[in-house]
Amino acid sequence: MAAPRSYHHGDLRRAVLDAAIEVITAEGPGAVSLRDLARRAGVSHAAPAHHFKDKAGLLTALAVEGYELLAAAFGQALGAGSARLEELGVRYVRFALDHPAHFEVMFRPDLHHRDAPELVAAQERTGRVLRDGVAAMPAARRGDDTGLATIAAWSLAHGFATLWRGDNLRRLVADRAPEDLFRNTAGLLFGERG
Amino acid sequence: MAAPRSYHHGDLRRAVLDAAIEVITAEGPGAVSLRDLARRAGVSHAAPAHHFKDKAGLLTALAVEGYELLAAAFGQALGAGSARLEELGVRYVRFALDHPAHFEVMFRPDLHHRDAPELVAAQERTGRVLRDGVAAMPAARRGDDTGLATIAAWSLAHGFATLWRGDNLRRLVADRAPEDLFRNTAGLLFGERG
DNA sequence: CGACGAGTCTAGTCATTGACAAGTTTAGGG
DNA sequence: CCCTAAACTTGTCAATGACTAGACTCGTCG
Repeated sequence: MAAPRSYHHGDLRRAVLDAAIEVITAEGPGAVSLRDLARRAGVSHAAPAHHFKDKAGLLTALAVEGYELLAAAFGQALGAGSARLEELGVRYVRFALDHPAHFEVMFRPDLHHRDAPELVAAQERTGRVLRDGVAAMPAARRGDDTGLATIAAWSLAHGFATLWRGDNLRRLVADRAPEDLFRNTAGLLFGERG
Repeated sequence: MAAPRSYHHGDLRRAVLDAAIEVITAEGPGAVSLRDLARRAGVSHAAPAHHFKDKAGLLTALAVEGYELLAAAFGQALGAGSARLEELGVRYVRFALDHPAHFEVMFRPDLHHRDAPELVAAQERTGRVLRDGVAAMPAARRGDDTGLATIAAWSLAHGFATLWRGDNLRRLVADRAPEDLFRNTAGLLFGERG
């Protein structure tokens, strides 16, 4: 960082991505400017374009990274043998809160190149991981239609995470940690009884 | 439209809002430009600022309008005496699909002036309507904690709507109309049995 | 009836931005 | 050792958001 950069940065791609994550986390995707990111990385204003082509390209790369992180976090939970569907949801919520910038960009198709092959691949892979996770749950908890159960679980976790991040839930319930709150919410719907 | 405008537009505020809705529906909020909206309305590039102050101000106004539309749609469902919780969710999903621009902006705090009083008021009012709607349901369907049940229902509907709009659900299930699919999804979780 | 004042709109300007085009430097394989 | 491809720079252009100052117009009050 303090070292006077040679002509080549070394890992500009990562540096720009990290700077973007920082900006998005603080001010949202609208505040991202390629020129600003370049400044932060200490390179000229046109350098980032060489790695991402576009502003949309940069955000696409971020989304891809996000889908991969999510799949990893989820696969890890499955590997640990969590047999409870709620725990998978908790992982999802935690991902959204731990990686707000990625989460933000992932579900904002208007910000990236919708059909970049790496993006589509990452989305499909993650979708499969989610579905497999739900399928691995004891049948009693999910009915007989895995696709539908996946949609239910995903919708619940995704909606919760989104609304929480948007500050829409605070007014409905006394101060509580989001993960616990989600556990209760999911328990209400997926538990043995209503 | 064909009439040669006099100096005063008549209802520039509405014209700009409508143009914004059109643009956002087609290309997302990132594609909104005050100057473009001004052009579409046939006024000078600085005119819109007089009604909304800011770009963020414009989007804030849109969000407020969205919260009001949602509360109206929801209140209407309650007035019609829909006793089924799923139907309230269906209303929510339908709102998101019928008013994509509003829906988009409503839940994107980084795009508007988070604590504009009209916005906060609209959010609170809508939150109350949602909560009251859930509270009006037969107790068996929602457990004993209204706040938690509201969060559950809202999260499910919101997540479903968001994921559907983002095209994330298509891969999980055979082609189906979103409203029916949501009915099934909600039935899986809120129905008498799993 | 006429002036005036607030609200509405125009015209002009500035810094910033995304995208593009050309040129420069560097690293690493042949 | 060279030479090509990748990484980066410099320069430029149209578009944008925000701001300022001024012009028009309508309703109201004298």
